[in-house]
Amino acid sequence: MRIKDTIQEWLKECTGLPVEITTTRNPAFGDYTTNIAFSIEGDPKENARNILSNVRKKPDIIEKAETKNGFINIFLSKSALFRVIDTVRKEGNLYGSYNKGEGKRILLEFVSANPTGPLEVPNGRAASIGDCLYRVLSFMGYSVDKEYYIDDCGRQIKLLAKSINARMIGDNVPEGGYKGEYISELADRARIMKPQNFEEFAVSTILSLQKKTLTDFGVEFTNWARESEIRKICPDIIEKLKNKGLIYKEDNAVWVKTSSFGDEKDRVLIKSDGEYTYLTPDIAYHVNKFERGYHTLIDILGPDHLGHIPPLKGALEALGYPSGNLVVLISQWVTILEDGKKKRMSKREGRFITLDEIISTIGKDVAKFIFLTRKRDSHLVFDIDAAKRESKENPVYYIQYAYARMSSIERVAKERGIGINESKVKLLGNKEEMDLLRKLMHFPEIVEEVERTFEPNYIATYLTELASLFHTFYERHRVVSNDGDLSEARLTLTSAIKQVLGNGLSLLGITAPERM
RNA sequence: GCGCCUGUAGCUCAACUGGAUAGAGCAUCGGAUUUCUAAUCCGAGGGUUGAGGGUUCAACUCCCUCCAGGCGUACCA
Repeated sequence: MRIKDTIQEWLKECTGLPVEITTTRNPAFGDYTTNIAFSIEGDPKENARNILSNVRKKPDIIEKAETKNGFINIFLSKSALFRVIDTVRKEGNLYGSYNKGEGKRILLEFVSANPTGPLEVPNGRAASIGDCLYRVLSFMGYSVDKEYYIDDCGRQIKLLAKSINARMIGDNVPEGGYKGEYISELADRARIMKPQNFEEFAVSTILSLQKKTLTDFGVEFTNWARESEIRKICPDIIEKLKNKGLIYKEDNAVWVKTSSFGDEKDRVLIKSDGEYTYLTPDIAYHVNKFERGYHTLIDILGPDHLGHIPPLKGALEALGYPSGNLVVLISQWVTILEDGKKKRMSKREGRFITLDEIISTIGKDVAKFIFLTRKRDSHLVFDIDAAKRESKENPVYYIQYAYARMSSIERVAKERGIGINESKVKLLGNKEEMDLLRKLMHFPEIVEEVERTFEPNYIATYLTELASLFHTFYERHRVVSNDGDLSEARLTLTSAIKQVLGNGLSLLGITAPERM
């Protein structure tokens, strides 16, 4: 049982109340705190004092419990904090994990960029978040797959094929067509390969470029779904809706009554020209996901897809699928700042910054960290110049440097014959050491926070704080010193910090270097 | 018009599902290196949390109004 749970149980027993404790921001307020005294009638300060005076024998992990301004603050004993090292060392790469998911199957769909050009910076944001959530959810005991949906049918694919063809034979680019540099490269390639089917050629070529970019970015997908395949089950979906009496014809189009399922109005499934709307294969795709046995579907989408959610959820509800198990996360736009100016992006005009450029100029770790320190909802400003300029003092290097420093300490310790010895841990006790132990103890709660909120930035913030505590400790105290016992104690602490820092970086999908 | 998102230090962002004195990095200024990596540490300045009301013992956080920006509001994808 976790320390937090133990304390909660104890307080519940003492008070008979559903006490929730939280970690504190200020160490002066202890390790954990509860505001239970505020929720009882009467003066909170008096309530808190009453609760404490009735308290029965404390578990030995608690040093003291005191009241301040009505809060009840719990201070852990040193021995309880020392135990964290043991836990971290025992659990190793699994420290922070917990089988909360119990194997429940989750399908994470993200990036899913149209195969009409190279991946861009916002795709990198989605890729970072999606991959991180994959790692966290897997860590938390879910069985997760990562899927990329390839829209290989739409009008934009025809336009793409025409654009390449025009470039190849030296014609003008068609109205609204694609003009980027990559189009001429594709045209060059087409000249050599002489493809029968231009659309298929364009899609598969661009897709392989996108896959390479993702591999370079360190993000691998387990599944690739194609709209052309999904379209085959569309008639079946419409048939099912028809059997439920939810389909009608109007103005030569086929409509579905999503308005009966939370949507603001009904939607068209088949246009009057006989083509499907975007919605139809989208419904089919999500039905297909549920039919493949996934309990929860998570889609990471851009804000331009917001309008799709109510119709999709409505239709899924209508078909009897648990639309509540479809979680849509919006990954906000990225504004590119270059030379201090906002860059206007247009894929068709060929004005954009590719993820490849970002990877080669500032590196994947820096880019991922920038994406993962922000909340999904924030409209992030990606300052290319700052990212390059700051690359020496970038926050991600701050964390990686801490890791490299610890690796260096381990190397020196090894040379001098100093090893890890958990029995010496009780020699620790200064402020910096105790702060580090507290921080290590909180890691599992942070991971759980990400699992609950799907917001990776908690881990990024946590790692910065942990690295900061370590750097301070490093400046003030020597790990490897003349005092052999103390050296062993501090080395043991260092190895635990390194483990947690490594676990955190791994969850973010960022490298943990032994040397820098 | 309506709906969703955003607005926090000069800049980029945090703030653990309402908590105690709103924190980091960059930038500016001042310090620290015979010792395990200075990609580090210590310190200073910098805030009416877009504005105004409300709820609460307690509001960056919840509610209302307004302002600014983004996205959506299609028989486009």
